Amino acid sequence: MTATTRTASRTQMVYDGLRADILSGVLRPGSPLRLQVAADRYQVSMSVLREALTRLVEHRLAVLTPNRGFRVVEVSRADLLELGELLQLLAGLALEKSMRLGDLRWEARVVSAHHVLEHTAQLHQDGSPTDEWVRAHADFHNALGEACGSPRLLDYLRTLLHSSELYQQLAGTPDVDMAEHALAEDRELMVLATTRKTDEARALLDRHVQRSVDWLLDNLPVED
Amino acid sequence: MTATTRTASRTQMVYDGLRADILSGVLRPGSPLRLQVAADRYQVSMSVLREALTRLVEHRLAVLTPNRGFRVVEVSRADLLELGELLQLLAGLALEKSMRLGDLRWEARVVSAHHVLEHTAQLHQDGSPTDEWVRAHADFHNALGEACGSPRLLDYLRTLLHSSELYQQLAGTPDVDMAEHALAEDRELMVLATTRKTDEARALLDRHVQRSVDWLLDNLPVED
DNA sequence: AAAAGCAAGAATATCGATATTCCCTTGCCT
DNA sequence: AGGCAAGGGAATATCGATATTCTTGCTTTT
Repeated sequence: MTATTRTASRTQMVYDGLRADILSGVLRPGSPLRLQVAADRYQVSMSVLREALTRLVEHRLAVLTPNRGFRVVEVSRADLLELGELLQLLAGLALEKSMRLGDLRWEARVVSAHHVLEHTAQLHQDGSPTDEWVRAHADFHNALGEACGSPRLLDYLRTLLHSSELYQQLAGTPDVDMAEHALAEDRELMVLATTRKTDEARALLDRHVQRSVDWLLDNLPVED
Repeated sequence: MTATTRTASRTQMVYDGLRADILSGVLRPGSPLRLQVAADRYQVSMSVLREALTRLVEHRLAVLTPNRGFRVVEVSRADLLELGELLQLLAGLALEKSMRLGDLRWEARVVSAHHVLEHTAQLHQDGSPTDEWVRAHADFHNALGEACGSPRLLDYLRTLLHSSELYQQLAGTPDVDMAEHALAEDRELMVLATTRKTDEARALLDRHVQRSVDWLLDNLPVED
């Protein structure tokens, strides 16, 4: 008899833990994920560990090479560009549908997520962004699309946003201008969404994503 | 010592087998996937079976309810509508990028896939579509986007096309008008793509998808 | 000296068994 | 008679061990 979980499966907990470790930089891109080591670290057997890793692979946060094991996914400028393109297209679609279909509860969810975002400390004392802020930022953008009524779209958007968290983590400290401008855009986005100004909101979201990608491209510490 | 595979992992083979069985209708939507039964059927242990099933869940061909096991995914009109919307948007994007970036090898790939499609028997003697034709049709549409240079987009398109295979399988026998019209559109699509008529090709692809979805909606044997 | 072959070690992939959870039946209480 | 609770059976979830594969460095051969 062991102290067993009553709420979430072990696989789910390990998946969450691994994803958090990748997105926070504890596990660096490209580094191998040794099964025995990870199994000890997370106190689970290799079966559940492999199941969690398999899900990470499908979400493009890890890579599996047959008979050579799992590694944390690599990043690249090309992938970042693709990520931005898909985010513009799909986050825009989700936002538009949400503005058409969303009710008052959705508006409240958006306002709530934005409130958290605005009142979460953005930077550590050393200037790097806090995990909490990155998470709150992703959650706000998630909320914008949550009333779109399209489960597939929402699922895929979530994986895209997770990938974007990885790039933000790697790019490090944003300069003050960039940070303040992004915050102002987020606020305007919240206002436009809840007042159903569809075209303006989509246009602003496009610019918002474009600006983020451009900044990340300039600050990514990778060559290719 | 057992006769071991030298080419693909067991998980990959089981995944391919399960997907084929779902898409060909051997495993019906909503039916439970008993682990022990499936493990015996595919001659593998539960670990590799669970890993294959986990991938199927991520690709939306199966569903996992904690402590209640895996089931084949359910279909619905709402999901089909969403599928069509995403296919129009993303297959259109992939096609456009391929027409911009594709070289002669891509054109050859498209022509080749279309040749196979055109010369594969479309219907069984009982009037139902053959698995080979459904597969060839999906492969042709896959080829159209293959030069887009966007791995994420291509991966996701593949999962969307797999889901569409499931709906086609369930809808059963197309009438002769529908079948011939679709074939004519596929041929025109091939011509427009290889002659780089971008706008016409996208417009036609949109209509092609829309027509398919409309027909599937009329012929799906589901209520909701 | 260079290249091919071999062997030892390490890591992954797979397996079969055990522990846990859930469902359904049976019996008891009101 | 109806409802609730405990128990048996079946299915899932998890584990630890075994088999397989890959890497690496050494030996052997030309």
